[in-house]
Amino acid sequence: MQRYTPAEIEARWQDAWEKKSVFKAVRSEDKPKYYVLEMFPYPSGRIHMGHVRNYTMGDVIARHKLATGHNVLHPMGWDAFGMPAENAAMAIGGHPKDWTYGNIDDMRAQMKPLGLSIDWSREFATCDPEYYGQQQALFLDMLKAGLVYRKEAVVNWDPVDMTVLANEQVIDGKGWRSGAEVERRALTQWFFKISDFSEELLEALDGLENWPAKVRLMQENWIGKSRGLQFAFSTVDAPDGHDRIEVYTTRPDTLMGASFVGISPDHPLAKVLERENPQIAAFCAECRRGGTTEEAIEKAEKLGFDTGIKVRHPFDTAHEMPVYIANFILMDYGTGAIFGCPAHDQRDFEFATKYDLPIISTYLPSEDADEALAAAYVPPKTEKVFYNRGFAGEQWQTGFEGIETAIDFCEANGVGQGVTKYRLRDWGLSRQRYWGCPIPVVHCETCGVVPENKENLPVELPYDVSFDTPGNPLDRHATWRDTTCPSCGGKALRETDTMDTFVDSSWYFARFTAPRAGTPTEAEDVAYWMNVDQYIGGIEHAILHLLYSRFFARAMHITGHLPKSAIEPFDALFTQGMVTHEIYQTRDAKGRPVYHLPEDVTDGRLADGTEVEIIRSAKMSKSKKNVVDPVNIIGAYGADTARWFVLSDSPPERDVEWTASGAEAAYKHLARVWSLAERIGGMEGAGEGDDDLLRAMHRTIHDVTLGVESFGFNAAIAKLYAFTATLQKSKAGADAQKQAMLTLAQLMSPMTPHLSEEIWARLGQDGLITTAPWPVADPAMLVSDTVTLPIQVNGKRRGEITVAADLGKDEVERLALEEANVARTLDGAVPRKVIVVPGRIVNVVV
RNA sequence: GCGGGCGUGAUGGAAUGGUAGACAUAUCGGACUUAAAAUCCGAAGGCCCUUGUGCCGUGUGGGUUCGAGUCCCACCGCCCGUACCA
Repeated sequence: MQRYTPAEIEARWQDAWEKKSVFKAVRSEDKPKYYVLEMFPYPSGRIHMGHVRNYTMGDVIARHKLATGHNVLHPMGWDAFGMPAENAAMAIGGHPKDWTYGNIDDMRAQMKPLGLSIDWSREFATCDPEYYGQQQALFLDMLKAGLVYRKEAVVNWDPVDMTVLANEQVIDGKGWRSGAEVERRALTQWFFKISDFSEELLEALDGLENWPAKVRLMQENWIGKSRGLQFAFSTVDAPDGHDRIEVYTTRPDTLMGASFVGISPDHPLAKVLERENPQIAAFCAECRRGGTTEEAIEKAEKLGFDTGIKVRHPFDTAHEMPVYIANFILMDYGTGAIFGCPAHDQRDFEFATKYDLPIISTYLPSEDADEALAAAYVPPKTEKVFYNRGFAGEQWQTGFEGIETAIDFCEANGVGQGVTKYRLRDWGLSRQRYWGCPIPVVHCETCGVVPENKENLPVELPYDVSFDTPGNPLDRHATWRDTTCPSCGGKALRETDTMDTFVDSSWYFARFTAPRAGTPTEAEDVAYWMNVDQYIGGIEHAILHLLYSRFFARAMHITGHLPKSAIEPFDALFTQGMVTHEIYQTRDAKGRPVYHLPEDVTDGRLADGTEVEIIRSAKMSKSKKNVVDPVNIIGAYGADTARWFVLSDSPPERDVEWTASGAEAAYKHLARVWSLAERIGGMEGAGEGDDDLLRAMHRTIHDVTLGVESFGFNAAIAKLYAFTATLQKSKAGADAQKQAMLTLAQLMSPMTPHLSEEIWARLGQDGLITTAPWPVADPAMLVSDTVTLPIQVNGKRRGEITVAADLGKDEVERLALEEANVARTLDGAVPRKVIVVPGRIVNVVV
């Protein structure tokens, strides 16, 4: 009997698949198409277990679809632009381009031994001029269609390094290299008009039935549609041109409780005051310290500055209230100004308490509640609540039923108008960095901003740049930067900002349908291959990447690069969990943590005997060293073992913890299947229990198929374990056992394709198991004559009966009550009710 | 802060509102072996000197239901996202 030798088997079958081009996707009308895509990787240089899990899941789907007669497109590429390449250039020298392409070569070499059913002929990297040149063409079309514009936006500015920082480079409000306090600074930047599509992107979520409900909900909340009242306060003693302050509120029903007005430090009025008053200038400067993330802004201590300006309440002009500049008000949302109602909003309550502002309660939680509240009472928006205070007419005395009636009332009294707003902001795409797609425009001294001519694309990145000083090398590259105007031929400067890498990943799925086309897409290819039938990736992309892609698909339709049918590019989405591992830690002399690689730890100790502290399992990361290199695992056990393990232990949407024992167990199981196949291959003659074995086989076909089709990979694998045990114990004849073994190999083939091919061949089958038709369960073999029903008394299990599957309810009830332990439990008591769920359970209620 | 998710034996997890713990790991016992490894077979949620088809048990507290791990409300803990990480 031959041993299981994955290294030899796997290389041989990968070779066979390649020779026969089984995974090459070619348009064909005689089979239904199926496009399966996993989010493409960033070429960091090493594949990690997260990649293995992600691509194995996609591979299971792709291989199953291939076996069920589909024309499958399963491509792979590289999301290759981005900061890490520049960071590497700064840290270790070298060039981002060389670093990136070197990494791609390394990662491809690490990925190929996994035996994924990928059409490698379609591979591309987003940093290929061939790709980003088409992206520039797309940008120019979008510019022409009015989908792109320029405006000011704030960035993180490092005043020491004199450079823009990414959020990631801001640590506790300080620059990661200089350690200097980061400032917010405004720059003119390019924006995509995604906000024009707010309503459409929101409404279309309903149609995405095969997306996880939580992702749709997250997108819905992100778009953040709200209905409210926009109106103006008239000011007292304000500078010229600011006799009104426009505010937006989603709670106009609390307007009677207003006690102050707050404006953003970036509000036009604040900017005027800043120029006149040094104290205000200092306060605004204080507000502009720290990072630009929403989290940092929201978590910062709420600060306000009394401008001395007053406003009049629109319903009670005698009531004047102060205008504060406040750091928590965003210029980007609403009008950049709010009214504060401390009694009915927790944040306003805290602000009012801090600055000793009146807290005017207009609602009370209940009729008999005490008016002095310890915290804000936030009345429900839709219910009528007890109204406490009013001074401007009957309506305020009785309260409102819902926000809409409050808006109607305000409109009728000439105070503002109802408006719909969205939280979604336009997408700023400018990055002040080298390693990205150049924005294809020039700045002409006479013509202003001029798009580059399409025949000059791609605007290619220059290679001769240096990273020895902070900032964007393109800014310093005179011969690249200085150019002539495509319009007038005069002196001009190239735009030196590059595009956000999210742009690259917002249309790559469409490019895979015709990766070498001389236009961004090819009409026939997108018509045939789009949409992506199954998209798979991490939950961390639930909002930005997926929303941007949905926007881009619409923009590409408008500019003629995608058909209308592809404006929702991903028919089905699956968000998979991460691969985690325990963290091993010791402490150095100063008590700082020192991390250790899993391969250096045996039984909780290092090689020198030092005991390590085991910290809760977390996402594998270089910094925590809790990384297991797939290359080592494939080397030790083979790809099939790695594939089997990442699918087996946890449901795919949840995190899976990598354990050495789990990997070992997966290997042992595959070796067991191997020797079982060897034994069965040599069997001859008849036996006993053929029918039982074949029934179990059909049940397994049914369960595994269902599991594979519904992302229940872990459950499918559990069924395969169970069936392997059944087959191992079976005394059935040679024919039945061989049939069962071949079926087992087929059912395993999406997960362990190499082992399955080898078994298929060794048991004398012609052709590839990869292209053999998927087994179908015979419904007649799935039904059983009898059924065992548990019997509960008052919800507690007291016994069971085995009855004919089609026995009537009355008869089942009679037999249930006669069951010995049930009768004993009842002890003569007469059941009040007996619930019989056919084929499931009986519950006797006493 | 805000938005979303998750929480079940020693461990990973299974369970269309219907027998909680499938399957696997670790553990323990047995077979084989001079011995060990490998392999094969088996036990196993907790409790009790009541061993009973007994009681308790799916983060905590409440609720809906004949019946709740599953649905609803509140709380606790952890994870993801938060617009320049990809």
